[in-house]
Amino acid sequence: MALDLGPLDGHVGYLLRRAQLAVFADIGAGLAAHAMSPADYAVLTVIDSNPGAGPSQVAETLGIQKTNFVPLIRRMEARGLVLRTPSARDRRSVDLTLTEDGKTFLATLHAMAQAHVDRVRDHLGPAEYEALLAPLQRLARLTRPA
Amino acid sequence: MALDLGPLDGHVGYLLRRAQLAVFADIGAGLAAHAMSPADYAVLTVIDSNPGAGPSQVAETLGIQKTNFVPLIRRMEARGLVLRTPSARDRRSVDLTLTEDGKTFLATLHAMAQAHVDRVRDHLGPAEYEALLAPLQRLARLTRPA
DNA sequence: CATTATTGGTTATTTGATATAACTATTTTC
DNA sequence: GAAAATAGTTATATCAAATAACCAATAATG
Repeated sequence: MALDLGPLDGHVGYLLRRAQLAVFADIGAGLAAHAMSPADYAVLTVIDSNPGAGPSQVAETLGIQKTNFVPLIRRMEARGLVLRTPSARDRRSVDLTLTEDGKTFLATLHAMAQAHVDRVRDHLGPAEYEALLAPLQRLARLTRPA
Repeated sequence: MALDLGPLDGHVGYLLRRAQLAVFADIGAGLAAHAMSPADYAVLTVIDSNPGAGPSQVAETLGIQKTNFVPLIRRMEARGLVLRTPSARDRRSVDLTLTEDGKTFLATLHAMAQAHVDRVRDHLGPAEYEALLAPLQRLARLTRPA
């Protein structure tokens, strides 16, 4: 049924896109069961690793535009997962931290995500999986977020 | 300036997304100079490799929904790159082929895309680049387009 | 130190990609 | 020959991401 992809099936860009969609379909479904998007999950993770950081820093780190970050972080706050407290140093700024609930919740998300990652590694085999990570990291670092 | 990504920076899904965005930013800019999207380019490529195939087949092959395929293929037709001729076998169906202009144009796009791919390979080095392709292909084939 | 430029956060709005529902004409299946 | 499936289409909804403009506070500068 499927046609020949032609030159496309050796094309890094195309393969990256398809691989990303396949992996996200898998992980995304698990996150969706907890009413979370991949972006939501990434934000919680970064806040957990950098407690007290501000919205701009978190957004820039993840390549999210700060203007699009606002509704996302407000959702997390409304769900009681994130605390937005006025910064002591800079009166313009806001310190982001996870609540206790946020930390607990994130732990279960990490466990779930790890299960999905394990499935990917099992599918590829450990060697190919390891061989995949290094080049991906190199490419990922090319991104120059605004 | 950038914060710690925490567990994220070893996460396949996250790395795939960032790597894909980085590569697409590069290739996408080149395509955009010709008023083409990555999807446009993919469609022309598949039609070139499968002359006479119908919209549904091409769309399914690329994981594009057939309903979203319509405006795309109409743009290509309007630009004189693609020919939509009524199918002989099935009166519901349409045969897609590239025009001569379409073939010429696609050749220049291929050349440009190859230059971008070369830059990616140079950035990673040949060994890592090769090591990247195989697992990506395996993952990409997981996609089960409607 | 007074003015200017920059930064952190925000709102409102637009664009673009993708998904859903519904319909017609034809072909296939039973 | 009736019912089900398929090819193509239209119209519409949804959702992520980009753009423009703004305020308050801080940093830079002359």
